[in-house]
Amino acid sequence: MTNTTTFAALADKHRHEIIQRLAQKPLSVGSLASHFSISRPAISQHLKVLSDAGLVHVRQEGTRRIYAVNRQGIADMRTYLDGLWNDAFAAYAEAAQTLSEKDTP
Amino acid sequence: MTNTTTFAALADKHRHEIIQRLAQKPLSVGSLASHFSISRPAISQHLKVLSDAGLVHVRQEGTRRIYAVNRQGIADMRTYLDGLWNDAFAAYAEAAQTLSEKDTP
DNA sequence: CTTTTAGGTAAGTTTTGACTTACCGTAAGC
DNA sequence: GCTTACGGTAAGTCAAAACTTACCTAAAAG
Repeated sequence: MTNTTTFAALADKHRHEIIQRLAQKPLSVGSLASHFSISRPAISQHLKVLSDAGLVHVRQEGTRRIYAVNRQGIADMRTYLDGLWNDAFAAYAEAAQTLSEKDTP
Repeated sequence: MTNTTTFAALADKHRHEIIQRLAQKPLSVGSLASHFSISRPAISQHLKVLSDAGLVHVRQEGTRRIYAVNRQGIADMRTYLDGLWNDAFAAYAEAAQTLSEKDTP
C-alpha cells in the first residue's frame, strides 16, 4: 500500500543518499552518520522516516543496529507507479480514440 | 534522470490526488480544482511542481490548459527504483555469502 | 471594442519539517 | 558492579513549502 509517506521518505536529499548507501551495503547508524555532515541524531530521525515508510528495516547486532533496504517497500512503489503508468496509458488511448474531448468529470 | 525533486512532487497529499486524477483522464485546471477544497491558485502551484518534475505536461486548448500525466516521467522513476532494488538484492546476496560481517565502509 | 472565462504569478502568512543540543536506556567489556 | 560505545527520543529553533488574496494577461463570445 504505497501512499504519500513513501514518496516523502525519498523526497529528502539526505534520505536519498542514505538509502543509496544502504542499497550498496547494510550499515550501522554510526557508520552511516560518519559519511554525512549532519549530526547522528539527525540520521536517526531520517532512518525513522524511512523505516515508517517501510523502505528500510533494522536488525540488532550487539550494541549496534544494522539498517538495510527493505526490498518489498521498493517493490511496492514500483507497483504503484506501474498502476499510474497503465492508467495514463489507457486514458491516452481513449483520448486518441474519441477526438471529441469533453472536460466534464 | 530521477532525483529528489521527482519524489518530492509525489510527496504531497494533494499532488498525489492530482496525478491520480490526471492518470484517469486529462483535465483542465479549473475542472481539477473543483474536486479540491483548496483554492485554484494552489492547484496551479501544485501543477507547476509536478510539471517541473517532468511528471505532467500541458496542452493549450482555446482558453483552457489541459494537463495530462507524462508517462516518461513515471517510467524514469520506475527505472530508478529498479536500480535501488537490484543493488539491494546484490548487497543481500553478498551479505548472505560472507557471514563474517564487518561494518567498515 | 467590451465582457467573460480561464489560469498563471506575486506577496504575505502559517504550517510543516529538518536540524541542533541535551538526555536517557541498553548491551558489551573490563 | 562500573564504564564505554551505540543510538533512540525530547524540546526548541530556523528554514522551506503550502496556502491565501490580489492582480494581471490572453483567448473567445457578445
